[in-house]
Amino acid sequence: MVRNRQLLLQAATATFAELGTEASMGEIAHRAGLAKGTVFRHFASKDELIAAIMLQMLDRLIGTAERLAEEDDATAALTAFMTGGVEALVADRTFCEVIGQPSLEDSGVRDAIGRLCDAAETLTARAREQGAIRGDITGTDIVLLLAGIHQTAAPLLATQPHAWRRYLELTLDGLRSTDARALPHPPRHLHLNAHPADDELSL
Amino acid sequence: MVRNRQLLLQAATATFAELGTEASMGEIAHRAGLAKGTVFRHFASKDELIAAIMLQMLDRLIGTAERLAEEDDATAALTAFMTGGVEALVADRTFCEVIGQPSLEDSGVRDAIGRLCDAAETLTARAREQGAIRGDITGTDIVLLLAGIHQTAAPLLATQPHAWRRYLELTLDGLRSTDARALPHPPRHLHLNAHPADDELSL
Amino acid sequence: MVRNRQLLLQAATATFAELGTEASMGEIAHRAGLAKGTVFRHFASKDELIAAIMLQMLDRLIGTAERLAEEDDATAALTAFMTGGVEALVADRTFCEVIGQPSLEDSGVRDAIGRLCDAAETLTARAREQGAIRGDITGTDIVLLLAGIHQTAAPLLATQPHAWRRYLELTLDGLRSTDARALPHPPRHLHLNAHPADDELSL
Amino acid sequence: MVRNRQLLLQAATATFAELGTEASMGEIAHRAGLAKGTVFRHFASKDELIAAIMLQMLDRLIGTAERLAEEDDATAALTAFMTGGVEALVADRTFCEVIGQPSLEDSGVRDAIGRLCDAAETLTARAREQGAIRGDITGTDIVLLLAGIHQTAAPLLATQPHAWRRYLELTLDGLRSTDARALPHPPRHLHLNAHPADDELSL
DNA sequence: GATGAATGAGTTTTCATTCAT
DNA sequence: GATGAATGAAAACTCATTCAT
Repeated sequence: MVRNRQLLLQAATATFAELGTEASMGEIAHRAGLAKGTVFRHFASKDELIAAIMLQMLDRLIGTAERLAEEDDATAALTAFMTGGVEALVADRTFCEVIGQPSLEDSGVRDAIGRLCDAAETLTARAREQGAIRGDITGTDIVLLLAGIHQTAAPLLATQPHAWRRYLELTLDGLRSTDARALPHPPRHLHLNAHPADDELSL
Repeated sequence: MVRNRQLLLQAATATFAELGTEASMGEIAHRAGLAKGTVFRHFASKDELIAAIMLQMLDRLIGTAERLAEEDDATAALTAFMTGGVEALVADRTFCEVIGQPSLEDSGVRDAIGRLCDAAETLTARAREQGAIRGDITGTDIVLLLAGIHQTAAPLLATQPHAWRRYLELTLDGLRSTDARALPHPPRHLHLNAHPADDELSL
Repeated sequence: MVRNRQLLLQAATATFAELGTEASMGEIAHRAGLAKGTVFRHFASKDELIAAIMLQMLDRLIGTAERLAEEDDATAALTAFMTGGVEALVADRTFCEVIGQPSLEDSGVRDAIGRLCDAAETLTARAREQGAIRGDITGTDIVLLLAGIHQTAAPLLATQPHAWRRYLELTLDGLRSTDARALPHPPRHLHLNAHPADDELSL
Repeated sequence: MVRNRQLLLQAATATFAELGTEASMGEIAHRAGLAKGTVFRHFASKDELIAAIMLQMLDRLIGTAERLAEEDDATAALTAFMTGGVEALVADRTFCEVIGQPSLEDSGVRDAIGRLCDAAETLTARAREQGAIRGDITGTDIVLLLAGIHQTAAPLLATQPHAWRRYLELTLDGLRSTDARALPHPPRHLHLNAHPADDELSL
């Protein structure tokens, strides 16, 4: 049932956000008010459930990016995207936990990350062209920075829930350094945890 | 026996770096070429082993900071500290994983983090006074940024091992934005995972 | 499922009787023809399983006592209670092992022991009033003596399975010594393993 | 060294008395102020150490019995033996724990138990002949009763350390019931935990 | 003789996953 | 479709025992 799928996604999001991905399927089932077997009817494995949650979050971010691409003020749009993005991550630690792991083998998630980078690139390109941010920043950079800003503030969040704003500001100042030296190592397409060495690595 | 302790710390560092802290004690023992029981002879629990690894890394960073505090060029010293710091984290993902978790109850680790922030503050103060970086950056900011920069680059590291340099540069540009608006939410002393609300949170 | 619970209780009773409470949960699962996990589905911990077994035995004894309280012949009733009680213990050494241990922290078991003493007191009071036994014997004495008689005969049981009858007779003779000197140290309410010294101890 | 053997026996006695035979060899070594290896130099296995402790206790009881056999007053001697015996058990729960277990395969201990029964029989015979106790009580009965009395009082000992005296008195009253019916099932020689059925079992 | 580091089998317990109802 | 009982692999941790120093 569609209803149950929603219940499970909500419960799983909340549970993983609170306890990390070590949270048990039983706990999620319990919070959803369903039986364990039902979880597996909807998601064949824990990994698949995690992937679904990730997709949900990614789709939300993609939607935000696409909506903001319609805005007139490119700079404001990019800032709004990053603000909303970090805020979303702060509320859900699953994303960061999962993204660093070598086991991210779900192609749906990988595709969504690609689409998110593309959407972010659209936003970024406009700001870049307006000279609002430096010329060597890509959409992929922006996406990666979301997780980085969150991580920077993470240790403070228990006592200072808004600390992420500080590091977002600092990052934005970096992005606005239009007369700084060009940044090294432009990010290739985001092959998350792909098997290395498909293309050259620039030193 | 000292030898075995070293073997274990190395094996644990490598294993946690590769598999995260969910890696089993058995795997670590295996990689160290020792029996399971031997791990527990050296470290009474998994938490204690993790704390020992963290301490090792923290002590190394503290040492680096203290050594660099002797250097003449404050700006170069701070840059070197951050470069070395991120590089160290890249080689060991345990740090970031542990630092965000609500279970960090080892007082030795907490103390070491405090000392690291202090040492970083010494470095930072000099650069700040020389006007090399903006006036509202603290040592705690610098320490937090190390983990953030690492996290930003983490998804790329498999294919672009030096990607972190890009985000370090970007961050340094942000730190150098001396005429930017003051940053909000200055970090209080880093009470990692402390019970919240001992002091006011600035919005 | 109720079936499996019964199988487990039986298997556990038999296993503990044979090997003592050091017997492993694995062994019990094996004897019940079930998997290890199933034991823990029914009893969340080993202690809980032990408590369940104890309760089972205690409830049986309480039931016997209450049934016998209806009998006309108070002396015969008390004798029958003690005979049945010792016989039950002989078939299950768990009781004696557990009752002496400082880890008996299950309040359900403690309550049941209290109820057993009360039920035994009802039986005892009638025999006492009829002059069939000495006046200074309480229900608690009777309950304690069950375990004592069992222990006395225990070393013989392998070769002389009925040896306990001998010591039951001897004990009954002691109870019938109506003109003997009063016994010292009447047992207070049976606060098993309670923290000492809530009330005075008579020397 | 003889010294160390003594230290170990003392430490083991105290440790087992306090924690039961589940106490670890490491704990015993620690309390003796020695290293674990040294325990195994003196006692090839944990079972052997337990046997040594049992022997120590048994020898002490045998010694007491033999000394009391010299006394003029047979009744007082028997009473003194039982009092001392129960008192010794109260201070050392190892004895009771071990004696009920099917693993008592140490022939030294079995022999000592035989000798203890013999010594107790000497004491008992005199009291029996003087008519101080009933005619159908043997030395083996007396030995078995020591453990039984202790067990009876065991649950009370934490709050009423002298409760055993009550049940010793009660038992003595039983023993003095010279005009009671003869007891059934006279104990054969005490083949502790022997494989059953070497000789007939009387009903 | 004494030491204590190393071993590895064994214990309790958890949890993703399966499947009969 | 939903349930939750059963499964069994795997984890952290313990401890009797061995043996090089």
